[in-house]
Amino acid sequence: MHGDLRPGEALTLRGIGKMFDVSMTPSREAVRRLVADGGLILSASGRVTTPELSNERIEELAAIRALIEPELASRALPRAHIALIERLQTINGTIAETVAKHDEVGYIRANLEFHRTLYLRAQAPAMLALTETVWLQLGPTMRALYARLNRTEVPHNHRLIVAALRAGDEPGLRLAVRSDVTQGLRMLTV
Amino acid sequence: MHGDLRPGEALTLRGIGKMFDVSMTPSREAVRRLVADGGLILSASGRVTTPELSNERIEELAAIRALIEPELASRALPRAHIALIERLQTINGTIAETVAKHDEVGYIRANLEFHRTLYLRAQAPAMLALTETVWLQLGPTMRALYARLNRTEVPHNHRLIVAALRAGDEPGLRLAVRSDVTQGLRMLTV
DNA sequence: CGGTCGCTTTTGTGATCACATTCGCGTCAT
DNA sequence: ATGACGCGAATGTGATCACAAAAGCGACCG
Repeated sequence: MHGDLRPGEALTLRGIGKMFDVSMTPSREAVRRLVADGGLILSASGRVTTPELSNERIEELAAIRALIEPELASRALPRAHIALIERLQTINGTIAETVAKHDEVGYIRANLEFHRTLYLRAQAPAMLALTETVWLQLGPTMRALYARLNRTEVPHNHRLIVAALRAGDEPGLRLAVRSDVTQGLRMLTV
Repeated sequence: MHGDLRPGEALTLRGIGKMFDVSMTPSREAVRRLVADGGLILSASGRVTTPELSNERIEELAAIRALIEPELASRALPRAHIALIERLQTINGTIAETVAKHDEVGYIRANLEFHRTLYLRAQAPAMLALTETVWLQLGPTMRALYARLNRTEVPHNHRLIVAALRAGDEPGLRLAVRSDVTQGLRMLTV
């Protein structure tokens, strides 16, 4: 989910087991779970790799994000008190640091934490879980995107989101979230 | 997904293995996959049961369906030629038979097949997959619903959906799908 | 009669093994 | 130089086992 793995990277059960000092059995269960959620691809021969998404698939996943995440933000809005907004700003600060350090994985992690922090307030665990499976599918691809993007600052839309939360501006919030979600991924489909 | 299991029904790895004449290993993998998708619940002690959904959870899952399925229908609309519409009507006929026979599991199966047949035309596999995980979570609960409902005919909304497809009426289609999805589940939250 | 304690059975976990398949790579022939 | 062939290493699969935890159940006590 955080882009630790590149698209198309291969994994082996024994290799994962060694990584975490366990046998093949727990590795298999973890892999099967990730495969079920689309976070890993199981080839016909049983080999496991991270997904290499086609442009159509990326657009589709972006469309799903654009559908669900504004809804989550909208549900979180009435419950977003000042402490939450300040926390979001702190995360934006962390994002700025990762940008300065060219830390791609850290950037993705902080970016998703920004969204998750907001959506947790929506009190919609199933919706959030679905969204996270989409993030999971996009993880390796996002890394490829942000590596080639070379940001210089915190995404503008994150500031718009915070501003809309402060103002209690529901349509503005939906729009800002939708833009934030769509924009980065649009750049990927080359 | 089809309501073969009641809400809260317990399963054991060895039991599943015997059912399909395999050892515990494949049972575990299948269970882990279903747990990952929310189709089964893993208790703290590792025991596995079907989910007993709270009213809030049911409403949330209904909201997700109401969000995604109209979108799928809308995307399928331009590609819905006459053969597809006739197939949908055939499925409605099957639904009528299951209603007459008070075959609850058959009803759920045919109902979902109606939706899946339409959505397959949307050319949006990720969106369809997400929707099916929602169906999976609702499976056992749906059975409880339709058992208590005692339908007498094919849902009105299914006919509205077919009519909207024929007319190329996109707003009408979205509305009919949304109603079909919401209506049944609203009845569950008592 | 009801509740609590303790034992037996059931169950999930993680490790290991044998086996079939597949992959990777070097060799050889054209 | 290029392609196909073949062999050895690596990999996934399913079964089985030992173990610890939990659940079910009965007996015993108040």
